[in-house]
Amino acid sequence: MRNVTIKDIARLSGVSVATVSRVINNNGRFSEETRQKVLQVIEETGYQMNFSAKSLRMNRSFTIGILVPDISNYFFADVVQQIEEKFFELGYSTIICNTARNSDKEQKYLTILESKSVDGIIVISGASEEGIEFNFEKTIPYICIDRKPKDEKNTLFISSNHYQGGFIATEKLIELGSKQPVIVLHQLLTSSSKERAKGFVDAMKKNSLYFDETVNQLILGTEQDDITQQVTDFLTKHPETDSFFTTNDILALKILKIVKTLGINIPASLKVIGFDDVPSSQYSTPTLSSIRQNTEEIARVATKSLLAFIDGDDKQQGKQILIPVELVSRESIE
Amino acid sequence: MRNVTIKDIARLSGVSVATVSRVINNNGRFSEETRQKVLQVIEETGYQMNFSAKSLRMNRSFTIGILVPDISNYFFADVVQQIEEKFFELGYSTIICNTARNSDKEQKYLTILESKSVDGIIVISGASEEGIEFNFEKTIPYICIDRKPKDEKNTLFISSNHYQGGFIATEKLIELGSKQPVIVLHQLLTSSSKERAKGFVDAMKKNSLYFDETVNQLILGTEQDDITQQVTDFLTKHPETDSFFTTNDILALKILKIVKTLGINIPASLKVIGFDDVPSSQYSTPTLSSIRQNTEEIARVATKSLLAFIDGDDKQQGKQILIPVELVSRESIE
DNA sequence: TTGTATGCGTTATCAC
DNA sequence: GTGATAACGCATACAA
Repeated sequence: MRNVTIKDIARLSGVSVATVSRVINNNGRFSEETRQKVLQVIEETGYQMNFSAKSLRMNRSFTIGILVPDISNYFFADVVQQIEEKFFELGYSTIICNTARNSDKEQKYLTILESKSVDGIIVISGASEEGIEFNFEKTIPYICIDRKPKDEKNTLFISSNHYQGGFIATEKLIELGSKQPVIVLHQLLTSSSKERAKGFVDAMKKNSLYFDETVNQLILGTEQDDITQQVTDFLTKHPETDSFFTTNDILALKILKIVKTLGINIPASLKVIGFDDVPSSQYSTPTLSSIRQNTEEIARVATKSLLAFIDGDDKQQGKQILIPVELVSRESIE
Repeated sequence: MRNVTIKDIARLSGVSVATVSRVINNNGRFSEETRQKVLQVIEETGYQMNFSAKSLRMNRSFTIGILVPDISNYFFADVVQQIEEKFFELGYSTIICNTARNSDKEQKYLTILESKSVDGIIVISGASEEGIEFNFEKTIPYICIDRKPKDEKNTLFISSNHYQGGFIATEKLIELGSKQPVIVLHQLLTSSSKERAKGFVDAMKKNSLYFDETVNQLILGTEQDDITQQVTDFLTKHPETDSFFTTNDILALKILKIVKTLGINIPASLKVIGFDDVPSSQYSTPTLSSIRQNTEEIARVATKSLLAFIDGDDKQQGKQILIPVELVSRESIE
């Protein structure tokens, strides 16, 4: 059986399509009587609106696109889920675009999203490493999470306060007695990591500790399997190291394992704090302390702002919103 | 500036809209000359097809819907990502519907997906616990992953071979010397867990071990914080227990922690195998052995089958496809 | 090989 | 308060 359309509803309820449309969208005037009748027929027939037609006509799709580098990353998945939830409640569905950190794919997706007349786009983090430009200057409103947009004037930049995260983590380590904290980072830094590092340095400074690039910083090379060697070497060279702040949890978890094999006691001789609070942090031995991003708040602000953009509000454009983070204290420092 | 349409292309290249459409879709006949011309104009103008119009006309949206209970669950995220990737390559985009295990939301999403004329739907696992029916008997092709459909005839059921997983895990434990293996499960069982348990029992039987409900099985109550007590009690009551097979990794990771505090050595005195191979398994101490589902293959089969359905092939309908799993051996048994 | 004309299901602008 | 009807952008049956 063919799908029932507004035309059928009109015929069956003895009114015109125009009236049916008015009733459905509660827009314009009609008598209570016809409203009842139309609604009843709709109920009976199981009529469902055709989104394609509506989108074509209105040039709106009630759909938003979310560009995300890697949906199987816990932090991203969490944010996406919360955004999806909020938009769903408002009658929007979301097209999730997993760019796999591939800027080609990202560009293709942007084209598709435009083709599909999405009403807005949320860009989470970068496709590839930092520095890639976001070649999207069309008319669709978009907001950026954790990625500095190339042209900040057209959009809004939402991000966790990574600086604060680095700062409070480091202060905590110092407060717990660390005299020689070390920040562990990857060679190529995202802008988030840079902020985290800045927080680290400033916290040292504020607590009258001198930041020495050689002593207080461990920069890891790209090769994965080399980490054990690099960490071991570093600790041999700098045995006074008494705490690590890593720019992400995976690094911290690996270090936890390495340090254990070296017979160093955590947290007694060495304290560790990571970043992101991934689920694995709860299952390591010792459990890992970490900086947790407030995904709920990020999602809330992102949703609210994008909706404002869609409604033509451009007051927030060009702004940057920083969401506070919090320290989750576990065995690795307790 | 208004969006450029095929009408504009037609005008600019001096042909009719019909011809433009033919060229774009490479469908019907046209001279090489006009092809060149049209393509050039398209290039110059940056023309982008309007999906809404195309969908309306063709009654297809080149979009598929994925119903998933919880996108922040690693296994689901992994499957979704792989499905998305494969469909993207074929020119489809995917609407991800996070049902949050809420059957109301699931039903609403199904309505929306139908409204949007999606070409197919992939349903991953159940909205809520097992037993909920899938009230979707419209014409849209759909396939089920890890969820037994109510009406099996209209669809295809793809699932990991959970039975095999339980079986090989148990055989491994026995092969490594376990005389009294114990399966750990939650009170309310999903059909997957039931299969895993069946594999456990059969593996014992095959290896001439008698399965005693009291001795070889630990059923956990619903309260989270009670687990420590329950596991401790069980081990006190059954000190001969020399291995655990848990129906999921989270359970296994918790048990790892509990057992360690009891001073029992893993794997020397007690071996543990989990299920799912979540990322945390690599960071626990000891690292956790687990059964890994082949998400890549699940995604591959799901994509292929759904496309076949969409193309009207119904040979596979009513069938069930089991994807083999594999044992990942780590410190908890080595 | 190409063009004309029609309709997909809606909303919105008129007129009544 | 209601009804005709014209778009929206595209694919296609039918003519030429």
